[in-house]
Amino acid sequence: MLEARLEQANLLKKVVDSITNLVQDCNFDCNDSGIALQAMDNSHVALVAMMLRSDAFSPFRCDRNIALGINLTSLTKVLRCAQNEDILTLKAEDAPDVVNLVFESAESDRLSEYDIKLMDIDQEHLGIPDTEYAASITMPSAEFQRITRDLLALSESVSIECTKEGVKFSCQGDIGSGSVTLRSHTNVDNEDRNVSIDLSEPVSLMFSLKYLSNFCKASGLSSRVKLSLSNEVPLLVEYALPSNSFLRFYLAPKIGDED
Amino acid sequence: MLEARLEQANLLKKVVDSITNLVQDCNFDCNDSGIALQAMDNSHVALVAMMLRSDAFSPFRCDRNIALGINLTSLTKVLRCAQNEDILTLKAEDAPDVVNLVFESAESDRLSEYDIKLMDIDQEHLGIPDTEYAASITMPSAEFQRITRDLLALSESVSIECTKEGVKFSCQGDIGSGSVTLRSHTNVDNEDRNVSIDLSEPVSLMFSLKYLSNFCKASGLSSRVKLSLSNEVPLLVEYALPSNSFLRFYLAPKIGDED
DNA sequence: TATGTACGGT
DNA sequence: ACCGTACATA
Repeated sequence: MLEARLEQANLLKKVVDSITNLVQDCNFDCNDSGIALQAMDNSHVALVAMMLRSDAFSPFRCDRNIALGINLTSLTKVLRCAQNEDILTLKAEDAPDVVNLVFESAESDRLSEYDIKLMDIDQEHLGIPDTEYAASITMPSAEFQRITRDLLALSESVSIECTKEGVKFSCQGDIGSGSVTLRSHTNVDNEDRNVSIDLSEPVSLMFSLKYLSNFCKASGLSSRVKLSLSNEVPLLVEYALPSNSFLRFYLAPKIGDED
Repeated sequence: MLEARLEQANLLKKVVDSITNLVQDCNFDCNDSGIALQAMDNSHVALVAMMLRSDAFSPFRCDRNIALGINLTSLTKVLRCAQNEDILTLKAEDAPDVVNLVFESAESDRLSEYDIKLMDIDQEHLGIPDTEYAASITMPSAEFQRITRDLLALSESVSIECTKEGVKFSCQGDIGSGSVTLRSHTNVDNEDRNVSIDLSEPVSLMFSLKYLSNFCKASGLSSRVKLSLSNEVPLLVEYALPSNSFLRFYLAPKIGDED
């Protein structure tokens, strides 16, 4: 059986809000190391991979591998029933029909409980190779969100060009063109505002802004985001979560880039 | 060529936000004295006239007269890409296809650049006579905004009656009627709250509240607004901007007033 | 359902 | 002045 207690119901809420636009139904794969999720979006252009390690829960118990096939719209509806500081406990049997969610108020004066029916989902489990990327950029997640939002006003695609000195996001559209250039810099006072670039080789790739701005709905999960790029390889957009957990998005580049 | 640097990108943002409900496309007429704009709304009831004098920019350079025909929705999209304290530089060639907007962060660690395609706009340039008005009222812009918003809940039209002693805004509607009367008064402590009236002859005119409340979107540009009226002549609503610049709205009175 | 705009609160 | 929420629209 599974029993996993999460002090911040909000964490799961934000994760699900961040991916519900990309994925309708998916398996939450539970085992003794934690709860993992991996799913491609409908058009098979993007992939979401989440890992909530057992350390993120207290306590965490999972005797066997269990795949919980959940409709994310249903899960969203139930998670909306949690209040802001509620503590969430996920429970399931070993061969479950339902997953059980219990919300406790911090003061334990209120307890809500929901069951969501499970579904069988064909797992198309992709091994994601542990790529060495040519460039990785770590920057404020709010800034990345702002850039994708701004450029989306002009175009559907953005070109990301990265050199040792900086990164340039640019696009062309019907009403005109735009670009935002960030220089790699370190701010001693406020590390959260740093833009740091780790690069072995310059890269230039083009991506769908619609997807990127969908990924950015995860900005509330972490003040920082890491973009990892190599030419002709999917972009990795990663939000670090507490206890070495993470939410990662992969997005295939647009071919015929630089048009 | 034109090159005009505005410390407060926000100023242009607010101006454009204030008029975008009235005008879709219009020319920004640039010459060595500054940047001017004049446009009628679609139904030819209202007229907007803006003047940003060269002194409002630093530096300002404009060698020749250039008319920049801009779609205000596009301009709004691009201006939304400015962050709050960004410095804006407008650039254009002498016979331009595009206008170039550059946003610099105060710390210069971010530079965004946008091009907006220009359009040819038939200029219906009205000479606006420099009328001597029978009455002019200067009052807090927030107060005028509040009055138009309140009365709009009751009616589509407002009657403005002004005497030496005060000004009365009144309306009748289906659910009832309402009026707000302001007495001319001087507040030594807080000049911004003064209501001052300069009158040679009493006036009584009726105007569309919809338009007035649209004009009031400019309230953020100035704490004060000046209303100038003469019988049977368009109302002038004026917001003073820094460096002797201004944003003015003209609105024809409703005929058959006092109904 | 998602996006863009408007408003009110902090 | 900024952010977040709420409403309305597409």
